[in-house]
Order: sequence, then C-alpha cells, then structure tokens
Amino acid sequence: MATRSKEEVVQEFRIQSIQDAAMRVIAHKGIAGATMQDIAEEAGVAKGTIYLYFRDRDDLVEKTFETAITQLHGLIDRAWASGNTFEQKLRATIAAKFEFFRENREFFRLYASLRIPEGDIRDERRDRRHRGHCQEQYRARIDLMGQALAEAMERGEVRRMNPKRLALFIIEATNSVVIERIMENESPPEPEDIDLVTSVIFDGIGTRITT
Amino acid sequence: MATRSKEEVVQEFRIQSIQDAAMRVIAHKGIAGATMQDIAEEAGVAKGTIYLYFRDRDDLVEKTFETAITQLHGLIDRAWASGNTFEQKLRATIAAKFEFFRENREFFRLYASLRIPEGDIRDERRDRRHRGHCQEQYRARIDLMGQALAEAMERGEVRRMNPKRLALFIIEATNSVVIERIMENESPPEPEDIDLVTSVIFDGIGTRITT
Amino acid sequence: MATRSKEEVVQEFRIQSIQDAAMRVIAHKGIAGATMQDIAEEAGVAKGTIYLYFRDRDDLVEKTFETAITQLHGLIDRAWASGNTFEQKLRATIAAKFEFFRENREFFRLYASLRIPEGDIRDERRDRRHRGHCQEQYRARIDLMGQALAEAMERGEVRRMNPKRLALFIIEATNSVVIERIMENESPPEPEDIDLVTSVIFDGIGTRITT
Amino acid sequence: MATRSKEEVVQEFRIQSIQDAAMRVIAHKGIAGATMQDIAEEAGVAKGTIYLYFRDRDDLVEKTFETAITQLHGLIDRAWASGNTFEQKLRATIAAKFEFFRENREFFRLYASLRIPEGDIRDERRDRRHRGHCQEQYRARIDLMGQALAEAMERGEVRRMNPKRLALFIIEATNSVVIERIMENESPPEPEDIDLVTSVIFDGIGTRITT
DNA sequence: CATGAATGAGAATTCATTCAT
DNA sequence: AATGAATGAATTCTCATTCAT
Repeated sequence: MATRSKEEVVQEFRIQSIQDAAMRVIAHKGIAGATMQDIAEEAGVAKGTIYLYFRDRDDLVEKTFETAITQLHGLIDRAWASGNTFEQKLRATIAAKFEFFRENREFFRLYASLRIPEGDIRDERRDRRHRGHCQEQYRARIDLMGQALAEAMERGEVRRMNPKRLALFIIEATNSVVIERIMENESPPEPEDIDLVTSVIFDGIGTRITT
Repeated sequence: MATRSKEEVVQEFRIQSIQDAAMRVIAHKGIAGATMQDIAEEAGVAKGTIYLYFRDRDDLVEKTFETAITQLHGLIDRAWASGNTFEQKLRATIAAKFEFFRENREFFRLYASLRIPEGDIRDERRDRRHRGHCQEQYRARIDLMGQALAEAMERGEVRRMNPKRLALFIIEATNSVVIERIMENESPPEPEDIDLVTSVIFDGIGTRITT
Repeated sequence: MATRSKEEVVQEFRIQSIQDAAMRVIAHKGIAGATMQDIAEEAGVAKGTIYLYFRDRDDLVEKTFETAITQLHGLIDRAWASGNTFEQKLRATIAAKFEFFRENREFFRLYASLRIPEGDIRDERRDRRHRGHCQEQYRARIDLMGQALAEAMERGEVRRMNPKRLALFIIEATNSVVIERIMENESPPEPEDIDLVTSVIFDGIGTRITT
Repeated sequence: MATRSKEEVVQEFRIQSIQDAAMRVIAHKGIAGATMQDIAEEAGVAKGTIYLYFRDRDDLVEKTFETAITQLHGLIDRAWASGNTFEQKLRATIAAKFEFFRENREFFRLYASLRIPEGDIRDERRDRRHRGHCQEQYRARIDLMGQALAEAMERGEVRRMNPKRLALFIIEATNSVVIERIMENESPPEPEDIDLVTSVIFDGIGTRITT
C-alpha cells in the first residue's frame, strides 16, 4: 500500500493549497492579471515558497490546470459510468459538469482557456508545456467520447456519423451552456437546462420526422 | 460616390494596417503576450505611431476586436438573409463562418476570448471596456438568433423551447467546430462539417422517431 | 530710422505670439508640464512652426523668459526714474511690479524660477543657456540696485552697509510679497502692501530709536 | 529607550538613504530632471527597490520634501526657543537656516520650489499632493511667525502692523539671503550676513529717526 | 524549509524633434 | 514658410525570480 511519510503529506498539502489559491486568484483577476504575489498572499505563504514547489509561474499555472481538470474528469467519468444508455450517460455527464462548476465557479476561466492556449501556437516550446498536458487531456476526452459514440452507433442508439466530430460538437455545445450559467446572474433551474441540451442533442430542434 | 479626402484615406489605411498587425501578433502570441513593440514592428511603424491612432493598448485591442467582429457579423447577416427556411439560413451562416475564418485564421484567438473577458468578472469598470462593446455585440447576436428561432417556432419549423437558450447553444456549438477546424492541421471538407452540424442541430443524434 | 520689411514684422509677430502662448501654457501647467504641442495649439500654429523661430524647447523657454523680463524691467526702470528720493523710487518700483503681475499673472512661475534654474548648477553647458541670459539679467538688476543704494548712502539717505547684499535683500523681500499676492485669492489693497514693504525696508520693524 | 526591531531599523535606513539620494539628484538635476534611474543609482539600489518604499515618483519627491523640511523646522524651532527677545530669536533662526543649508546644500532646490508648486495652480487634485503637505507646512510656519510677531507687538518690541504680511515678508527676505549664499561661490562671513539681515529688519535702511 | 527584500528585464506611454509634402 | 504625421529615445512602473538570512 502507498505509505507516505509525513513530509510527503505536508508537501502535497502545500502544493494543493497553492494551486487552490492560484485557481481563486486566476478566477478573480484573469490569467494574465494573477501575479505571484497575489497567489502567495491568497495561499498564505511567501512568494519564494511557491518556487520550492513549482519550477516557475508557467509550471504553477499548468499544474493548477491539470489538477482541476483531472478532478473534473474524475466526476465526469463516474457520471458516465452511472448510466446505461447513451442518453442517460450524457444527462449524467452534463449534470456532473453543472455540479462541478457550481462548486468551483473560479475554475471556469482556466477551463475556457483550455481550448485556446495563451502563447504562440507555432511555438515549439509550448508543446511541452500547457498544451503538452492540457490540450492532450482535452484531445483524450474527445477521443473517449468519440469511442463511446461509435459504440452507441454500433448499438443503434445513435445515428451513424463522424464520431470524433460529433464528440467535439457535443462537448463544446454542452460547455457553452455551462459557461453561460457561470456568467449569468441567475440561470434557469439546472434540470431545465439539462433537458434542453440533451433533448436538442438527441432529437434536434426540427419538427420533421427522422427516419 | 464616396468622397473622402486623401488624409482620411491615409488615416483609415493606417488604422486598418495597425489593426491587422495587432490581429496577427495576438494570434501569434496571445492577447497578454502581444506587446506594443511587437505590433508596431509587425505593422512596420514606430511604437509612438500607434498612439496617434489609438488611445492606449486597451483601445487598440478593443477596436481590433470590434472591427473584426463587425466584419464577421456583416458576412453572417448576409448569409442569414440569403436563406428562406431556418435550416437554409443556418447552413449559410455556418458556411459564412467557415469562410471568414479560413481567410482570417489569426482572428480566432480574439473571437474565442470574446466570451471570457480578461479581468475580474465582478469588476464594474470592465463594463465600459472590452465587455462594453464586444460582450454587448455577442449578446446582441444571441438575441437576434433567439428572435429568429422564436419566429421559426411560430412557423412550426422549429420545436418549441426556450429560444434564447437554444440560440446560445446553437451559436456556441457551431463555433466549436469552427475553432476546431482552425486548430487542426487538416480538417474534413467544409461541406461535410456543415452537414454534420446542421444535421445534428435539426435532427439530433438519436435514432428514435420525433413527433 | 529702423525700417523693417514686411517679412520682419510678420516674423516678430510670430515670435511674440508663440512666446505669449508659451507664457500662458507654462503658467497653467508648469515649466515641466508644458509640451510643445500645448504651446503650438495655444499659439494657433503647428508644432513644426515653432522650430522655425526657436532652436529647440530650451531656446523657446529661455527667450520667453527674457522677453517678459525685459518688459518688466522696462517698467521698473521707468518707475525708478520717476522718483527723486530713494524711498520714492522704491515705492514706485514696487507699484510697478504689482501692476505688471496684475496684468501678467501667468508670468509669475517663470519669474519665480528665475532664481533657481532648472538644470544642474554645475553643468557647464547651462552657462550658455538659461543662466547665460536670465541669471545675468538678474545679477545686473541687483548690481543696478546696489549702485543706486551706494549712491543713496553717499547722499545720506540710506545707512551705510554692504550695498549689493542689501540690494539682493530688498529685491527678494519685495518679490515675496508680489508672489504672495499672485497666489492668494484675495489680497489686501495694493497701497497697503506697498506701505508695509517700504515702511519695513526704510524704518524696520523695531520700536527703538535709530541714530 | 527606542525599541525597534531590526527590520524596522533597516527599513528606516533604506527610506532615509533613498530620500538622501533623491535630495542629491534633485539638487543636481532639478526636480523635473531627476529620474528614478538616477535616484536608484545614487542610492545604490535597483529601480524596483524604490517602489518597495514609495508608492511612485510623486510619493518619493513629496516624502523627501517633507522629511527635509521637518528637519529644518526642528532646527528653527530650537533656535527660536533659544532667544528671549524677538530680535534674539530672529538672529538665532537665521543662523539655524544658514547652518542647515551649509550642511544640506542640495536641499535648496526643494526648498525654493516649495513656494511655487509644479502643476496647474487651479488644479484641484494638487491640493492632496505636494501642496497638501508642504504648502500647508509653509503656511503653518508663516502663521507661527505671524503669531510671534503679534505677541512681540503686544510687548512693544515690534511696531504695530499686519503681522501675517510681515511674517511672510521676513521669512522670504531671510530666505533670499540663504539661497544667495548657496548659489555664490564665496560669500561674506555668516555673522556679517546675519547682522545685515537682522539690522535691516529691525531698524530699516533709512537714516531718519523712527518714533 | 520558509521567507520576503532586492533585483532588473521588460512593458506602456510620452513628447521633443524631424522632414516630406 | 508652414504643416503635422512619424519617430524613437527616454521615462515610469511592474513583477517573475533569486538568494541571504
């Protein structure tokens, strides 16, 4: 079994609380506006301390992204596994996202910037940083959903179409409502939004008969 | 006929070429990473020259946003007007977006950041800046689409549901594919993606019969 | 007789109106705060035009100083010549200063900075600039007053003491009231201040008998 | 005994040495000409360090003013208290000023600019800055002297006249000799100048008998 | 380990000066 | 002669990062 020394526990705690602080500050001031000083104050440590646990600012931001995304993905995975049909899975997944962002409003800015990395797209160095992990995770999630869709197509639950494209479409369309709910002052009740999204995704908006 | 003095023409040309440069640099380095020096060099003018045409960095970024978005919206409006049924309009609109971003790849970063403004969400001052115009335009587009949807519902072309929510959903879902195409090295042919998006939006992904 | 061509007249007019503008702007914004743009606008000419008449900013400021001071000194000289006794001359001189600054409130800042030049005291280059002319004029006035005092001492009108030191003292003491009047919102009537100054200078503040 | 932690001592030392550097640089280059870089170099610290102790350039200049003026006023107050008659007090005060400026030649430029603030006289914002403290102190000193004069008038030591006006006159007249001594390469011995000033102020320059 | 004072490279902005028209 | 757009050096201020305590 994994036995961790007291030092390791303390270390992990530090890392986590710094990342939490980073998330809150970034949520408040934006990624560019969040200074190391801000984050250190929010975390209740000295600026220098952050550098004991993170190589530099980029490293902190990246790791903060990853941790939070991993958390979210854990929730989503559990939600996904809970349903039987594709529709059930989708509903549960959307509900999971709603819940996560209800509890972690701060995270939305990190999440939104996940798709569009800050730096130069063509800058080779970036491939080993933000994109390296986060964009990769993003791709992986799309692939996962794509696979699930392909299987649902096999089973006849879902019409046959390009599954990866469809996955992307569904994920982003879903996210749009999540982000909207965060930015709004008051949103419709969650079930209502969940119904709308699943309903449109499954049955479309049209009135004509589908064969 | 358009009567503009030579000075006005030169001025407009300068403004446009600086904005174009800004767009390229922002696309390359991100909004936070784009320095005035970068933009000036890209535009082939001196740093100080930019300040002859834009109050400050924020003003430049904002105006660059606006100009590009206005361009895009012009295209979209024309596309929208070209169709008869809601479906035709939607297809044309998606095609217009594809075309615009095919010609203006740099713009995607500006466009993406439109939804999530930089600074503090709760900061009142932001209301008069980026958000002031761009977020407003974004809202206006959603309202427009919402109205069109409401009318289509009246006509029986579209199922009855919350039209504003649906508008948001459709716009963002559409955008997701647009952005994806930009980030990809090679995408499926445009018509294929247009088909997928319209088809899903209209008929859903499900196989069951809709009434 | 001095015959001036039309060009010379126009030229002098330009020079004068630029200097006037400079005086107003400096009075309003301070020497450091007055930009060439400000002065050009105030003068109703283009920035570049100023450089046709003045070598550079320093030259403009210096010449503006000089012209105004020469004006003031003309007034003072006339006032001085108008009196017979030293006391009469002094009273007339103070009255002249009051009048000049009542009409040219803007000038006070230039005048005040006359004593303490802006740049490095030890900077040799400055000797040929601001100090070159203005400090020189300042010295010359003190010498003049010193000489007048020496003569008054000869005539027994004034006690024997270091005349140059005394001249300095009288000039600055007088100026202090002039500047004060400018900075105040409402001052005592001019004659009152003139009485106070001459009376103190002549008879001192003490109550004991002077021999 | 003064109990200050080591940090406080270091901090005060830093503040003091930066202000000292600022004083020297301003004396050398004038207020407008003194850059943060200059001051940092003179103080032997990095530019950024200054901002750890002063909000911005204005804050540094203002605090430097204040500290030096407070020092000077301390000397003056002690000198003033040391005399019995008004004349003794005045002599001691002048001597104190001479001494202070002999030791702090650099300060004269700050001191001189105290009367004429930099910016727009009518600018309301200035009331909370330079003027805010320093002009206030200047006014306070004049009031103090005015009161002392009023009392001396009561006691019959000084003739009856507008005490505030007189105070202003005496202070500025005195200062004029102080500043002159600084600007001169070689001045008369201090006692000589002190004698001249007190003598003129008390007995005037005239030869006629005062009642 | 933790700290936070110090650093200095780098960013935005201003403005005196030039020069093509 | 007059203009004013363009320039870029110079200035203020910020903030990621280091390192002595």
